[in-house]
Amino acid sequence: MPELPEVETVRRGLIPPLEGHVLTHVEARRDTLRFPIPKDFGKRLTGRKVLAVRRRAKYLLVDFDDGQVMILHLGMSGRVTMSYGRPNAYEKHDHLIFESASGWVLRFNDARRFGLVDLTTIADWPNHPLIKDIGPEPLTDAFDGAVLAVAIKGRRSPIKIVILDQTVVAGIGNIYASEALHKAKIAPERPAADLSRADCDRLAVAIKQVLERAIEVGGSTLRDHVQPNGELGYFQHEWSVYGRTGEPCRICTAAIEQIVQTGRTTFFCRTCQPA
DNA sequence: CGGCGGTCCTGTCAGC
DNA sequence: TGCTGACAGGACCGCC
Repeated sequence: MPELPEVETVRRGLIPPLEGHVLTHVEARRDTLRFPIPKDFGKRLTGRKVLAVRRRAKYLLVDFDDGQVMILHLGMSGRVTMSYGRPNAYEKHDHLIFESASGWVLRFNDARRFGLVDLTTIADWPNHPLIKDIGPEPLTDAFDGAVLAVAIKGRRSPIKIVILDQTVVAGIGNIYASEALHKAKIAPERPAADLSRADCDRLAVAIKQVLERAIEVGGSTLRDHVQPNGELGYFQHEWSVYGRTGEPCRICTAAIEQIVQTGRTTFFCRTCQPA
């Protein structure tokens, strides 16, 4: 579920209950997610005040008043749920609990446990092994067609696979890779290095537009919870190709097709995205 | 270095 | 209804 827009939506939802508030109780209910949860996780964060909730690629970063930074990745199935006051009961797969002096209780729930949490510091987080090699943030001026052209130089893999590479551009996942390529009218199988400079410009713009629109729609669903049930918000109703095999392209009415690339499904319109 | 396949884990859904 | 297998929004790791 969580690609950049979903993580950004969660980030925005976490600001009111967390920023400027002390965590009165923090608890890890198991030892391991994708990696071991840091020792004394709860003890190290209980009593700390949250200074900011930030995002880098698909990672959430929570800054604390003692210089600690919590890194949280939602993996495939991770979600954050909020309740005002303690819930009657924890749900299955509620792994991390954060009680805030604001009155809100946050729970990180992740059935598949591909998510991860780690603790680092304000000085060290950019060099964290999971973060240091990540490419430019797509919604900033650090990313454009020129930057993309350099990043994909010499890459013979299909462009769909290459934009999923987090060192090329941060935050693209399987849904938005297909969506951006359709918007840019580029076939997913084309070797990345064969893209023209004009292709790169169109693709960079399409990536920005698709992600921005998804954030806009996802963000509008927030109120007293962070994405109910971890659902995608309303952007799924606007998907152009993802999950629409056999349905008519919204641009040309041709049937949407699907292929498998490196084990993952890709959706496209052969008319709009000629090989 | 680039590219590919295997792998972590559980839930859901289609098909029999 | 119950079982089985395929598949799912991520990304690291080892191997070629």
